[in-house]
Amino acid sequence: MTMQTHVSAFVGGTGNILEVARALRDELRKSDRKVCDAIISDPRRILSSTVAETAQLAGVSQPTVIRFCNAIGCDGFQDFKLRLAQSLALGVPATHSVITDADSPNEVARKIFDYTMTSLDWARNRLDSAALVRAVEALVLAPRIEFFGFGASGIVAMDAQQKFPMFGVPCGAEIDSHQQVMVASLLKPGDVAVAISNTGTTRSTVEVAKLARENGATVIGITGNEGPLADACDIVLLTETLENTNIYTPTISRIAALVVVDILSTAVALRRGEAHVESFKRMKKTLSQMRSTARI
Amino acid sequence: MTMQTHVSAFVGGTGNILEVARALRDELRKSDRKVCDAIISDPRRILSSTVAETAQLAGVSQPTVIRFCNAIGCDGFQDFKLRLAQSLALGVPATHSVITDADSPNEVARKIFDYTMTSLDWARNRLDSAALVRAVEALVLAPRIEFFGFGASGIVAMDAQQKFPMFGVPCGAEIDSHQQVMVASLLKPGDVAVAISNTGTTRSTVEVAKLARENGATVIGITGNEGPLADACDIVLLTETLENTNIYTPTISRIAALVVVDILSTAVALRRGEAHVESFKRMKKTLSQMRSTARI
DNA sequence: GAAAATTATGTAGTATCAGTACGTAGCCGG
DNA sequence: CCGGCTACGTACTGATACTACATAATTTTC
Repeated sequence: MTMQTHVSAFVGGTGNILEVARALRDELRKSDRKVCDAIISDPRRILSSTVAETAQLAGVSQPTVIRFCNAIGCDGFQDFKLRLAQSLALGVPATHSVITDADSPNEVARKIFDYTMTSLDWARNRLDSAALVRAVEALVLAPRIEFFGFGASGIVAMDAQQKFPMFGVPCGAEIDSHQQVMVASLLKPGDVAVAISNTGTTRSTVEVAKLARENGATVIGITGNEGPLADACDIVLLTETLENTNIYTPTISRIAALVVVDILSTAVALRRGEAHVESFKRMKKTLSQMRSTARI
Repeated sequence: MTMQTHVSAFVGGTGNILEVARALRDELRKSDRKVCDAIISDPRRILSSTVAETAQLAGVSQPTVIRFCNAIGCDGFQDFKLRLAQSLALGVPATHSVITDADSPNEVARKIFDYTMTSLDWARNRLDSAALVRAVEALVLAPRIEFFGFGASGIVAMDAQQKFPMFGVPCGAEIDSHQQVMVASLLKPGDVAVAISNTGTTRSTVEVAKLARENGATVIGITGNEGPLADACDIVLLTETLENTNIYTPTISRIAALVVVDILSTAVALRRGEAHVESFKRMKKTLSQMRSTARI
């Protein structure tokens, strides 16, 4: 069995090819590794390069470049360039764009945008579709929905609560631990509790989830990691994001969580059908009138 | 002057090529339009096609395909495919993935992710870098920072407030209009007020911004549109997003605003230097200890 | 520790494909 | 109806990705 077949066997068709290349770097042939390094050190340059130029950059022969492409699961150099372009559209992955104190505000902006978009792509590819369907199902049937979260996750909970017109039923968001316990205690079978925690380990959130479950409510967890919270939920929506390699890198998981909330609210609104949609349209219109003010 | 030079003149090097193609469709030559339609109707297919195949799909000759590529500002077919790949990495742009009631939760998820990422890319390309630098400057020097916002923008304000350890000074977030007026009245020269409004027209936010400015505070506006709020601010951070074509499409601007807040807080933290970084590290560590709980 | 087998890498060649020069057909104004 | 211009397709060329093969390096086995 050759190296090529071995490697490409466990490389999926999708996914960030630059991440793949970086991950597989150490298992590659010596010359392939040179190519890999050349690409990682300046991916954008490769986009506008031919095989010959890439080979020269890496200090290897042209076929080696092709072999490298095959080794990481691409179908030739062209295919590789296309996938590389897709990776770069999301920005250079985070691991290679660590924020340092030497960065100007604009460099920080670029890196954070890159990081956010790459992470969202990551989360998208990992979101459990079956769990999503079940979550929507539970929310559509719920006579009442409560959101729980602390800190940054509390922000997400409040954001979700503001979308209650889309959910179509009374929604609450508790960010105080005492309130959380009280509300969770009052939940009934059929009600849905959405427990949000980026870390997946926040103690009181886990306890509230358990409490809600004991009372018969369906508990949906939105979390960035496997862990205690995931164990305590009926339905787990894992919003996995790239690893947080640097203390400056802001917590991306809350943004992924917000997107998940968007998805849930939209999917639920759709399921509630036309009648509900009409009233929602009216609401949105009224709100925009309320907000707007004449230009001075 | 030929059509080509005319068009490519106002097409930037970056930006979503699929959006560009769609925007320019009507100004194109008859045959080029055929190519454009073929591409828009199935962009992914083009990625794996040669010039000949594309020509056949569109029902035109091969050079016409090349001419089309040049017409929309690309440097040949290869360059076009690369850019197309980048566009598709962000997902098929929103205008072509309108959410309908027939969509399954997973289709909704895909579309919302696509839409969010495309919009973030959009916002990134449009963010005013000079304004960003000035905003960071003002925040670094501020002895006090206040965030103002209503509704969804209120969520953003609270999120920003939670980042006060990074800003390094007392931060407040007001989401009640009376509170907002009170706090804004008490601001002093040098203080920074950050007024957030997705629409850019929220009346009370505009008034608070004016009030803060009258008191000598520097007012930074984070808004999705030009408008009254932008006019009332010293520094405007425009987080332009794609047009909201559909009532189901969730408000993306709040996510763009959150990313901007991430950028501001990170850039400010970097500028505050090492000493401050240390205390921030400690804080983060303590917090994670507080949060964590043993696996049951 | 040496020879054989296997893998890794470069050389030379080929088929394909993008891009170009040119010629003809359609279109408009005079 | 006829010159001037633009739009489009045909035929061709240059370049580029990919393949077949030979040699060098490395590991394996006795």
